[in-house]
Amino acid sequence: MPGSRNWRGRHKGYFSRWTVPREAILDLLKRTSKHMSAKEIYAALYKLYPGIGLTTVYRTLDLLVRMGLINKLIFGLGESRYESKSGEKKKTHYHFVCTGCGKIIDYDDLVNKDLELVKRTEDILSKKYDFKVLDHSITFYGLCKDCK
Amino acid sequence: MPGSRNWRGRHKGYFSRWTVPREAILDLLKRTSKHMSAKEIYAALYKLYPGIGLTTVYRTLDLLVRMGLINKLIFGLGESRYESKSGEKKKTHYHFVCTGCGKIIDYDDLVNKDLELVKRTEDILSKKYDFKVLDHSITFYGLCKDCK
DNA sequence: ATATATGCAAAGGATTTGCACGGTT
DNA sequence: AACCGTGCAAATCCTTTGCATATAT
Repeated sequence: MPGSRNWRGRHKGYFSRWTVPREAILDLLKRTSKHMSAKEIYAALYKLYPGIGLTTVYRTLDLLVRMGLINKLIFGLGESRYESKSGEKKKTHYHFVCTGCGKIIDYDDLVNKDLELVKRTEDILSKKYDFKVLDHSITFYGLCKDCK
Repeated sequence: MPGSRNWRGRHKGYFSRWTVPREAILDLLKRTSKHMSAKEIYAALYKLYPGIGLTTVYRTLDLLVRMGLINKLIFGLGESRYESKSGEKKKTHYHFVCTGCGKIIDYDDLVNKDLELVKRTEDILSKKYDFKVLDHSITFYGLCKDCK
C-alpha cells in the first residue's frame, strides 16, 4: 500500500481486509496512465483473476474513492472513469474531453494559476455559504483535432 | 424566442417547427431559478399539457442544448440537470454540489475576475492541443451546512 | 401532401442490491 | 463461530430508440 507500513491503521473504518482484488485494482490504476472505466478494469483483471466479478470492481472503486486514493471522473459520456492519485499521474491535472470520440486529454499547464482560482473560490464558498469543500472538477469539452 | 424577431432563421438547421412543447420547456427553464431534471420538467409541464411525454422532454432538452440555449449539468448524482442561459440566471456562474443531500448552489462571486483566466486557459490549450473548446465545467463538491 | 414532431412501449447501458457461499480472523 | 468480501443474477435508474400516429407548413 501507498508509501507506508501500517497503512491499514490509517485507513481503519474503511475496510477490515485488504484483499487481492483490492490490491490488484489499485495497483492497476497506479500503473496505467489511462482513465479507465469499471468495465475496462474488469476486463484487464479478468485475465489474471478469471474469477473476478464486475460487482467487486464497482465496490472496490467506490471504496478507493472514499479512501481518497483515486478520483472518479464523470464526463457525462456514458460510464464514469477512474484515475489513481498516486503513481503514474500524481500531478494535479485537469481534462479535455472530446465530445466527438470520447478521447480524454490531461493537461497541467495552467494548474498553478487555476489553483489560485480554486483556492479563492473554496474560501468564498466556505465563508459565505458555510460549505465544506471536499473536491472540485474543472473540465473543458470540445472537439479534438481529429473530430473537428 | 430569445430577444429577436426572426430568431428562427438564426436557428435554421436545428429544427423546422417551433412547437408548443418546445416553447413550454424553454419557457419553464427561463422562468425557474432551479436546476431541473428531465423528470421534474416533465412533472411540471404535465399539469398544463397532460398529453406530454417524457421522451419529448428529453428530445427537446437535447435540442435546446445543441442550439446553445440551455446548459446540461452532469454532477454524477443520478440524473442530469438543465438550466437556461437566459432569463432568471443569465449571468455566468458555477456550481457547488452537496454530495450529502444533492443540493446545488450557484455562485458567481468571482466569476468576472476568473473568467479571464478560464478564457486564457482555453486559448492556450486549444492552440497547444489543437482542440476546439466548446464548453467548460467548473464544479465544487462537498457538504453544505446542513450535511456537515 | 409531405416532412417533422410526438407519445408510447420497449430496449439499452451503467450501476446497485439481495443473497448465499467461502475465506479470514 | 462470527464477520467480511465476493460473485452471480436480478433489480434499478436514467436515457435512448423504434415505430405508428398526429400535426404543421
